[in-house]
Amino acid sequence: MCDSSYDPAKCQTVSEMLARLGDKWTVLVIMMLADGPQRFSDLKRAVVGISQRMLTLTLRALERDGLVSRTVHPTVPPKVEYALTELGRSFGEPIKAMGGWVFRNHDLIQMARAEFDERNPPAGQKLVQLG
Amino acid sequence: MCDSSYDPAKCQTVSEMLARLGDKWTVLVIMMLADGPQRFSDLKRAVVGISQRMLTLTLRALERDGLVSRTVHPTVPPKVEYALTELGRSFGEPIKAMGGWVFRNHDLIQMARAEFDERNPPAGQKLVQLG
DNA sequence: CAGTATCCCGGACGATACTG
DNA sequence: CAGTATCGTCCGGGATACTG
Repeated sequence: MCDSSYDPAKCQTVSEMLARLGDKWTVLVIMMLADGPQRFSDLKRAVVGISQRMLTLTLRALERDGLVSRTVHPTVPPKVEYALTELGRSFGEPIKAMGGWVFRNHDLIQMARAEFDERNPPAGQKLVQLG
Repeated sequence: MCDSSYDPAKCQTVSEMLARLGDKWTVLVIMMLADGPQRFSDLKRAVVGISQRMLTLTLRALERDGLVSRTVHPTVPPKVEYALTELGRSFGEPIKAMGGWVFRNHDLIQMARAEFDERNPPAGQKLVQLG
């Protein structure tokens, strides 16, 4: 990926986007917006557990990267609508690729984890086995 | 992705894998291992800037998820080899999908950022414009 | 309603030292 | 060599209060 036609700048962008995807809220917000434009308060309500602060920061980051558009309706009270841009919608592809892979391999992953946790005692505990 | 055939457990695994991908080192380690099995110290040297601690933690996490295998050669001094499993190699697909998307849209992203940063003053600074 | 500002805590991570 | 243990720092992010 970053091996062929190596471009440090682009590789850094890859890291940045991965880091963004990796945070707790971004994907959830994108998924909500995939259903269509949403107001700030709608998102706040839909994305359970997100704080006002984090919703703002998440949306700002997505807006900055051009994945989300922000349109202010100068009414009173204010009304701000967020929507996925064309770029934002196309971003669904790689996300779906990730999601698809996990779904296909979910059982293998869980089995691997169970096996690992069995081999590696979860915490300091005596192996009570036959005494 | 998580909309159709909704399964909370699988969706959580998706989040977990995304979070893993999002951290600073995981992808770099996977890319190194894509070239073939590597010893601990080789990885340490190859992944510039990673601490011993973080390399260990990263490898443990990947091992637990079944993406990486760890084989100890009981020699002296010790020799431990890490390698991608079949599952680990298949994980390259969605990663490549992400990377491909970013590469294709790199310029759009950069332009969006530049535009955003122009509209939104980077920090509190006077707009020195025509005085 | 849709934010921004401030405070504050827990966890992530680097640095360092020690061990089989 | 390949770790584990311990310590200290930094900052991500939640809670709360205030504003246009």
